[in-house]
Amino acid sequence: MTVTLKDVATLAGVSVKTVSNVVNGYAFVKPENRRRVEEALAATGYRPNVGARNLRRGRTGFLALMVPELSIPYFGELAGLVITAARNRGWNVLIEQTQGTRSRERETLESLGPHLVDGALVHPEALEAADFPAAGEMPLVMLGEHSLDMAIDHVAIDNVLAAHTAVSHLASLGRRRIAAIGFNPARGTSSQRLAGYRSALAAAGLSYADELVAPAEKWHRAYGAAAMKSLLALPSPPDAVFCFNDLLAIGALRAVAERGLRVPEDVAIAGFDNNEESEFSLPSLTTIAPDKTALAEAAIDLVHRRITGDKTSPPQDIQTPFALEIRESTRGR
Amino acid sequence: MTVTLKDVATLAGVSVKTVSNVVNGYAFVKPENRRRVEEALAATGYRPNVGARNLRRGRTGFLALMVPELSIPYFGELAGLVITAARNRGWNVLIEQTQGTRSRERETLESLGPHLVDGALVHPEALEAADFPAAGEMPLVMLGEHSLDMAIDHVAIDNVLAAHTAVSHLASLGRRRIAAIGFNPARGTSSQRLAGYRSALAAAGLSYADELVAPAEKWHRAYGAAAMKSLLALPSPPDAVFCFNDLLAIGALRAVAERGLRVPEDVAIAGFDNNEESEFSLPSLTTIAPDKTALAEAAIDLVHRRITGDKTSPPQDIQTPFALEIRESTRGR
DNA sequence: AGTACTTTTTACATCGTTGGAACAACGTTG
DNA sequence: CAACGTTGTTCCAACGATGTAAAAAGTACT
Repeated sequence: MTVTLKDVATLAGVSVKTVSNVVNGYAFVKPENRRRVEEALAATGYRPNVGARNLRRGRTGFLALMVPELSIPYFGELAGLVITAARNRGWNVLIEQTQGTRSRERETLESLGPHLVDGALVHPEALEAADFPAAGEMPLVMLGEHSLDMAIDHVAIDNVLAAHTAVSHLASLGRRRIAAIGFNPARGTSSQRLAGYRSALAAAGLSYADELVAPAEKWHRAYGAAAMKSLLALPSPPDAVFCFNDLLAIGALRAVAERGLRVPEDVAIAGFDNNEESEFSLPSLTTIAPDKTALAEAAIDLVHRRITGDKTSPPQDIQTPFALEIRESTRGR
Repeated sequence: MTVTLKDVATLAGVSVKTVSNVVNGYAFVKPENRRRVEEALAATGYRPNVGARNLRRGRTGFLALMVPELSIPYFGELAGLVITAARNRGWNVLIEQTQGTRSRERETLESLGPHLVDGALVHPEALEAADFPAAGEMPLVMLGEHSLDMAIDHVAIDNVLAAHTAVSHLASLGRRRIAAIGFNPARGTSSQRLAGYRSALAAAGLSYADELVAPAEKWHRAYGAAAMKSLLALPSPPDAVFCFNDLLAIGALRAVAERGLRVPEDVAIAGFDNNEESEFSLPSLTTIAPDKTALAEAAIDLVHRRITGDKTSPPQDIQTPFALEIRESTRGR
């Protein structure tokens, strides 16, 4: 059924190794033999057995990508880009979903041995530094901001600056009571975005108020709606809201509409992530747009370099670009 | 570095094969030895080398999932479910993205040999029957409706009936000029949904008009908006629209709003797929909700059975359930 | 022709695992 | 106690590929 090197060798009348040499582009093969082998390769339709090759080479040819859930638009988009970037470098990607729980994240990290993948890109949600396996086991690249102080390669946008940028934009519109939705002490990213929020308030001469920071257990639409609802119930509700991601913002849009208020006239709303959906929501959503392609490519590039050689140089911290995308939810029509 | 069976065997003082027997749950191992081996396994933290095992067993342990793009919500959600269902049966999933183009789809099918994966779930967009490789090469399960008349295992909801259900719902609201958005001769699913649309019109005593069927090159939001715009420009515009998927419907919502009209008062809109986003759009979207979990599990189950034995029974055609989810875009608030 | 060198090909071991045969130990039975 | 079936273990080959070293073939020079 399956064609192996041996079959090709028999057909071409040379040894198995010579065929292997041709396949791998080894220089010293007599033109005559090369031609015969290539003909045999074409005739049989030979495809290398990836498993066997990697067994021999001590590689698996796979990278893991650990994310909370593919059904979350940001991760669906990111995973698609990572797969493409990996493919371009000859890697296959295995996706592991953790639902964003610390226990599943830890289990996943443990189960990822060098026997299964050569390296991993992890986008943790709730992991603590202590959960990380003994360093040096396997190349690991962290994706997305986190508050862990660890010696691990890392690729992300500057979350503090990005949050600052979004909130400054709200302030520049003349809004005075700017709320935040999405605080969650268990999530690393949360404290970064909160810090940017606070620094922007300060820079605009606005005072910080605890009551304007609404927590969210999960960064999903329903939680954004619930948080917005409670903010609107305050004695003096906010006139602008910075949501820690677009899903929360989409939920917030709905809560505002259900209350019979208008965006941005009564409440301006800004999000974070620039999901495709946010360009078409009603109103469309002002948001921080990370360069996801750059993120995916930088991460793949980094893990690739670690796997193929560079084991020693110090952990890198790469910042990829972002932009503030101003749309109807703050600008109006 | 990596622990192999040999290391465990040395530590336990038995042969490699005995360790292998313990790992694989072979019955006849002396309790004493079993205990020693298990201790050694625990002490070393042994993990089987999947590649080597599969090389020996003649399997790869991988399934391929071919979809257009992970960034499309429906496929992100579906892929997440497929990965979970596969994981539960001990399979790993490799995702291949085709961008929905026929050439990439064909290339992908060709590159998927038994050397790389043991089976594949394919969700074609533009493939023709002629593009399929000689049957019997490798277990293949088709996902989603298509108009190909082929002897291949297939899992999907009844698209004709589902479209019929959605359009009947629109008719039951008293709408008389019901349009459709998304026709595309190159897409298999398109003709199924059009058929359901037509049969529902007929059942409601409404006449079919070509001008009310708007084509869409891609089933993305922007194309839905463009199509809706052209429908609204008709001398007598529709009072309801059935969109062939939710993304088109989201685009349509925006076009209606930009025209200054209301949904559902002026135009009722229904979609198809029940993306998570559709529950929170403004207004929320009435849509056909396929049971995606059932779809993923049925597909994995089927390909699993084909791989492990059942090569002979005739191709199956499994229909998974769906429901009509009635929301604000037709019902109103 | 003999030597030294380079180019090309081959045989063999090996990666980590499992299937099968061979072998050893054991208790039963006639 | 010899013959036997059962249980438990080990040895060896194999999955398909590649690295190594050695053999073979070719070239150039004394």
